[in-house]
Amino acid sequence: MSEPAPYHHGHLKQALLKAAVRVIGKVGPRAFTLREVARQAKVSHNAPYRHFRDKEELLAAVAAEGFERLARSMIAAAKPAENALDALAMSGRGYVQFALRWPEHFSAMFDYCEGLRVYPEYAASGREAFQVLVDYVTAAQKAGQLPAVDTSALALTAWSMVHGIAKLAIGRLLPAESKEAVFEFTAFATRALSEGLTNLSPSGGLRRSALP
Amino acid sequence: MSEPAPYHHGHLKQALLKAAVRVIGKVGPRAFTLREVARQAKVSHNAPYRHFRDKEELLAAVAAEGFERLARSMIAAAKPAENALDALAMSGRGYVQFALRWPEHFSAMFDYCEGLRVYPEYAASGREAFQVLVDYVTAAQKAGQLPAVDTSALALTAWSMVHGIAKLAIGRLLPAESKEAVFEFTAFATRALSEGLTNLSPSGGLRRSALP
DNA sequence: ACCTGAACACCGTTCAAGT
DNA sequence: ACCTGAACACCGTTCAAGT
Repeated sequence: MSEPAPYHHGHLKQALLKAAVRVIGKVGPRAFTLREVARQAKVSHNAPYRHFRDKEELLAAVAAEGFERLARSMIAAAKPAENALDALAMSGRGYVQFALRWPEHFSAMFDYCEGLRVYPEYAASGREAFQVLVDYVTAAQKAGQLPAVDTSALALTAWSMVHGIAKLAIGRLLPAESKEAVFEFTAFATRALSEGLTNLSPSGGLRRSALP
Repeated sequence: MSEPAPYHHGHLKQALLKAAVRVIGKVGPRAFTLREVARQAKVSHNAPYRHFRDKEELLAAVAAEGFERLARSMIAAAKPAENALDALAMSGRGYVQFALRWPEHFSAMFDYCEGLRVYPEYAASGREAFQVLVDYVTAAQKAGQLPAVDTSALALTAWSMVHGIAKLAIGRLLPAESKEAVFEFTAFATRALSEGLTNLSPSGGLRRSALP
């Protein structure tokens, strides 16, 4: 080799991000420590400063990575949908699914927004994830399954709903014993939002009874 | 007085809680520091240990206090309502109002649930706040404005919606320029939930475009 | 360029000691 | 009982130094 081999490995930045995602997933953004990430990546405690200005910048990278995974989770969940409105509902399930699978990562993405929004990668991947939702809403409108009102207002309403479910479920504030129970509640809430609370048929409560 | 006067003041616990609420409101639960609270209360940095086992126990007390304020905010906002369903919607506005007024306190109440739920005062005041919502739902059902389906499912759905709005608004993830715009969006989402997204009349989007 | 070890100012928590 | 100061093991960040 003519080039001198990098000190330890030439991919420290990726290695750090990977370690950071692992650390976040294990202990959460509160106990998340730059020094622990360095330990996991087997470098000295200040090597990360070569690639990230400070702890927050690494956190922003972790959060951005999270938005990409979230978008993939929504898309995957919506794949088997039978129509546009169904795809919107199923993507909501994918949203909650990601949140329950990676609660600490989800927290890193949303509980520190004020600070993170200045990082372009964070903002961009966040927008992309939201765009997935907007696309499903647009498709449902084109299919005549949703009215031709402000698309963004519809998308934000749906987002608020699933986001609230996700946060409350993570905090164990919903009386749901299992992930499956949370998904059932998500389906109920989704249907309630699309049809209207006032229009629910008396048999349309939580249980796996009613029709679509 | 036969009893010796307390060392500094006999109300250190209350003073610490008050200082903690102030510190949380100023810097948020992340930068929240036991030593800073002690400084604000003008006692040594480990005096708090006389009244709180550790930092988390003080945080739980702060969060519990927050739930009491949240409940009061919901009740106050629903006061001028004209009927039961309207009261439910207005209490949602009160919920969002509290979250926007005290975002850091709101964060302390909801972003650390896993750990805090073991503290009885936290759990109790959280339940009481939720009960406010349940009461409005029950009243609306009795008035025939909501169907006779599972009350708790209805309440949890409404809660998820306003909670999602509150969290997204705090993170500035809603394209709303002002608090008033957030309230308008809350009103839109609330109406959408009660009438159904699919039933919104084309003119029934957000009036005067509160959203860009 | 990329990495290291020592250093600084902080933090949560503990402990022996003061009144 | 209630409070204090010193001490310990951590942390984020900086800096001079190594290859």
